[in-house]
Parts: sequence; C-alpha cells; structure tokens
Amino acid sequence: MHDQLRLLETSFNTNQKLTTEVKFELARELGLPPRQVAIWYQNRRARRKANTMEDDHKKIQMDLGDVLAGNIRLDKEIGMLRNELNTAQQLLLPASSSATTLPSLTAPCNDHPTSNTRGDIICNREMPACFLQ
DNA sequence: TTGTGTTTTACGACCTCC
DNA sequence: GGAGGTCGTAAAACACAA
Repeated sequence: MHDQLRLLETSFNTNQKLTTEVKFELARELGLPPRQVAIWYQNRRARRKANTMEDDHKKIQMDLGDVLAGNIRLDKEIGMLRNELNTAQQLLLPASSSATTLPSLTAPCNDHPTSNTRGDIICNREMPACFLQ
C-alpha cells in the first residue's frame, strides 16, 4: 500500500499529466486497473491545486498585513508633519494680521471644496489650511 | 460507542485538443 | 470521435473529541 503510493507520488512528481503509456505501466506495476490509476491522478491534481490556492491565500493575507501596517506608519508620519507645519506657520505669522490674511490653521476649509474619488475634501488654494485639519 | 469533521476514492457531466 | 483534462459531488474510510 505504502509502496504503491510512493510509486504513484514519484510518478506524479515527475509528470502531473498521465500519458497512456505511463498509465498502463503504472497499472501493471501496481496490479491495479488503469482506470484506478487515472482517477488517482485526477484526485492528486485536484489536491495539489487546492494546496496551491491555500498557500496563495496565506501569502496574500501576509501581504495585506504589511500594507495595513504601512498605512498606519504613514498616518502617524502625516500627523507629525502636520504638527511641524502648524508650528512653523505659527512662528512665521505676524500676530496682528494673521486673522485676516491667512486662513485658520485648524478649521476645515470650506471655501473651495472639491472631492476626490474617495470622497475626501480637497482644497485647491495654495497652502490650504484644510490640508492641515 | 457514537456523532462529526476531514480526507480519499470513484464517478458523471462537460470541455479541450489532436 | 476518442482520450484525457477539470469540476462538482456522493460514498467510503478515517480521525478524534465527548
């Protein structure tokens, strides 16, 4: 039984397609009907395909995890950069005119809103305050 | 022991290639 | 048209917890 399986596995690993010659040769060596050899090959191919799909699925899941982790990293970086920019602008603004010449650094920009394909609000103005919110 | 989930075997229906 | 492929599925065999 184990020897039969080993012979079939060896043959299958050599070639997953079963030629007529190989089928009859295996059937003769194993003392089985050629039909049974053919069916074993069919089922073995199906099993290999299922295993391959399972492996692919695992790999995709791992890749997705990496991408999500990268997103979190980038979100943190964006937050830090926004803070730095905010601080720099506060230092550059003359205290007396800031309220009238520049938009708020914290309030959302609603005067030139557009949206991208994700529905995010985008402002077209140069140095938009809405970018900082 | 038995109920249940998993794996293996076998088959029919349909498709492709020579 | 025949040989051999995939796909879906039923039945048998097997593993294992309760």
